[in-house]
Amino acid sequence: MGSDKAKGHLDVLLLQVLKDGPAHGYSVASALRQRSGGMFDLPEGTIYPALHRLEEARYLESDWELVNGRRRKIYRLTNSGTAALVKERNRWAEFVAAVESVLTPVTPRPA
Amino acid sequence: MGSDKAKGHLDVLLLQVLKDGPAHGYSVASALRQRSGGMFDLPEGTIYPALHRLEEARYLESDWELVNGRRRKIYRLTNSGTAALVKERNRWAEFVAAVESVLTPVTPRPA
DNA sequence: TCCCATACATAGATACTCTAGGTATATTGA
DNA sequence: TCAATATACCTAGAGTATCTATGTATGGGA
Repeated sequence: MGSDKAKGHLDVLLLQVLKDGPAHGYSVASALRQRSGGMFDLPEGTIYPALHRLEEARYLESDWELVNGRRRKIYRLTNSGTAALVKERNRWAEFVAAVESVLTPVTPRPA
Repeated sequence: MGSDKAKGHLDVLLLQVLKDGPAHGYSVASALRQRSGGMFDLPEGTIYPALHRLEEARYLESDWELVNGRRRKIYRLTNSGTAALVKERNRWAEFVAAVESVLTPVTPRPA
């Protein structure tokens, strides 16, 4: 069983973290881990390709930085990325609502 | 982009529908479609293999029925399936909480 | 008679995330 | 000094879940 912790919602999570400020991949992973209370402890093999994909899609832009001899690739949200985030958040809300409506048994006959 | 509408949460949805009463595959699909407001309009190639898998896992049991010349495979939840449902619902709740905690920007300093 | 809804099934394709491997530098502590 | 750990990046291939496409068969309505 591969974990698949983000279950198809990785993009919203990444976009949201970057919305709160530019960051590099490693720190995005840390932020995600902390903010989710450890639930989203995603491996680098998940994070980096995802960031590449989002940059490819023009939702992110990046620049290389050199800090203490270590190179970092700083990502920031584009306008397009901000729009995508809004859309993805809406999709998330709709998804939750749909699942909840299935999980909540219909009251058969209100008194 | 394949839809992947249930995004890793298919099992809870199926178990919950069956929790509300025994049903056959086709009607489970209809119930899911109706109860989700059309969001979970899952193809048969998703529903049937999933039900087989859940039966294989002993979460479901089934019997064949013949109604108006049409055969139906009626599934019902086992005790084990009920327990799995509870567990899955908890996992769902935790998942939602984790995503929400990422999507909700931290209040920097409460007044 | 033809089409649509009902009702089941499965093989192979697709897509997303993970595993596992690789490179390299800085820091800590034994 | 040397090893281990944390930082920081990367990718190929594996695995898994769901979908696409296709097949069978019956009943009912136009």
